[in-house]
Amino acid sequence: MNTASSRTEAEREREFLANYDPHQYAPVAVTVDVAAFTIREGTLSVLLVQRAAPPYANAWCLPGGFLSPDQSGRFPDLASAAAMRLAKETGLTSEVAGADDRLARVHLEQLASYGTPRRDPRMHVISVAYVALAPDLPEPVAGEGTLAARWLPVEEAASLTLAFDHNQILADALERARGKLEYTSLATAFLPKEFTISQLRKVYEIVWGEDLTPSVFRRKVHATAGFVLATGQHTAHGGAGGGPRAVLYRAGGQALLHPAIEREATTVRRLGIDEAVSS
Amino acid sequence: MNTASSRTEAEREREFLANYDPHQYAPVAVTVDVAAFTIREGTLSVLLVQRAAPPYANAWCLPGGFLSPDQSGRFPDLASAAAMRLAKETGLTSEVAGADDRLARVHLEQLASYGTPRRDPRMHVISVAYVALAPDLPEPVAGEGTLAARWLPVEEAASLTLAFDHNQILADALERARGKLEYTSLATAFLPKEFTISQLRKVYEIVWGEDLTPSVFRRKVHATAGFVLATGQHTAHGGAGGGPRAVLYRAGGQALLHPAIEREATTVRRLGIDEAVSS
DNA sequence: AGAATAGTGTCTGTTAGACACTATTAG
DNA sequence: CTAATAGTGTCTAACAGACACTATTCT
Repeated sequence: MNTASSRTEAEREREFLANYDPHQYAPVAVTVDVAAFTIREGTLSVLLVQRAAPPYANAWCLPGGFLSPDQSGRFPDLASAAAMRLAKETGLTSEVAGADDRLARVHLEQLASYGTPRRDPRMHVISVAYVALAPDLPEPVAGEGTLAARWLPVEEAASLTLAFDHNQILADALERARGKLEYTSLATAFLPKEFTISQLRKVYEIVWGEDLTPSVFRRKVHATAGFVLATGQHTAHGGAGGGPRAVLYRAGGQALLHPAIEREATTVRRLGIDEAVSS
Repeated sequence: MNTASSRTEAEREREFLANYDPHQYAPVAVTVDVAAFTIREGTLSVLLVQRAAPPYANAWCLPGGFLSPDQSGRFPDLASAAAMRLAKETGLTSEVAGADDRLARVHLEQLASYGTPRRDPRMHVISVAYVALAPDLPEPVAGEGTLAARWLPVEEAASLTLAFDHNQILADALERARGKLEYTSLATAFLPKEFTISQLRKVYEIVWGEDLTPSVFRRKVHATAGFVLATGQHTAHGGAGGGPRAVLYRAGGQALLHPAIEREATTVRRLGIDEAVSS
């Protein structure tokens, strides 16, 4: 297109960048916060940390922190920053691979960004929030700058007054997680590498808080190619109160569910009658 | 919880904030970019602007800019910043209300944030991207700092090399817009206040690039209560090549579609056969 | 008149949910 | 043995897509 003037353009670009001063504008900060969910003792739980320093000292909040460069001045990308925050609080670093692959199997996805003015009293802060779905992770260890770190049942966490606007972020993250189970195969992210259909069903029941018909659920799962892959193996024992040994499956990669497995909250009436607008 | 020490805590928080220096950290910038879609001349089009200054001088990109405070030092929230960018480039300011309500009816939603290192050569920049769906808007006027502003058919826009990572943002925004038509009533955002079912169907056909069976589509729309509201009025003329006058409808508020109106790209096979994993 | 469009009705194969039923294993 | 669980099969009402059909209006 503009190849004719490309040389001078390139020069101009170089000159511009050499003279650019990033400090000339009003300061804005970016934080990355993570709403990490796991299933512990039959309950959907979220990872919270207790703040040691102001602002909101002593208050609980989602793990997170300022996006900042490493020693060599390089910034991580947003997803890496979120993964680092999570690893720090759970005490599971991805460097210790092999020893525990649970952190490697964590599903991490961006939720949304929050930038309401005065959501942070220090300065204008944009928070990029992530949602993490994880198999049963160990009890977290409080990292530097935090008094404590805990898995809390989501209802309990939502009833607390969290720092900043983290109640809002938590609510949005919960809705995202619940909704995603409907149309993706992400429920497997809550389970160990091998699992049974019953365990998979329990994930849905716990996350949604409603019971599903076992046989219907089983058919729906098998109706989506690539949701689960049979290993050919069986569990060592039958169900808790008896029953045959169940077939073990593995997660079959990311799959979109068609049709979706719907929760009741989503199953809305379809009356099909337009309300007339009186002119 | 910590009411016992709340006074001293409050004092500590005040003291901390008084001494806080926002400039002590490495600078990060936040931009807000908008992928605004509209339907012009039977084609899904996106609003692009041509950059006047480095970096990427002369290149086309999505309208957007740095998140910065106004004269009184106050930052807008992210959605307002996006709306301002859009208003500036379309020449339609929301202050001129009454004269034209089309801008007021624009649907604006957050898409995602982009923070890949070196996506901006000036410094580390996090871009919060928004998607806008708008009824047929006027030809844009180039704002300050831009050489030109145009509506471009999305295929044409996607074939250009846009500045920064805006090709990626555009692709994500397109997929968001196409997907959202499936399970929400947002298609009405592309239409004037009153419209016919055929016009609504054309929106789907244009955005998805596939034909829909008129009678099936009509039933699906009416099957979702609250999608459209009959006004009782009819169009002044029949269809282009003849036909009765169509009933006029208005958008019936935000509705979730159940069942969804699916495009072919989403209709996947459901074979229901697990591939066995060989040990 | 002819063609295109708006809108309704009908037919048929598919599917969802419910539930019966068998087989297997824990206690 | 009894109860609980894994997994399969069957029945039925509802629904999706296809398409026939009528009515209306433009050219």
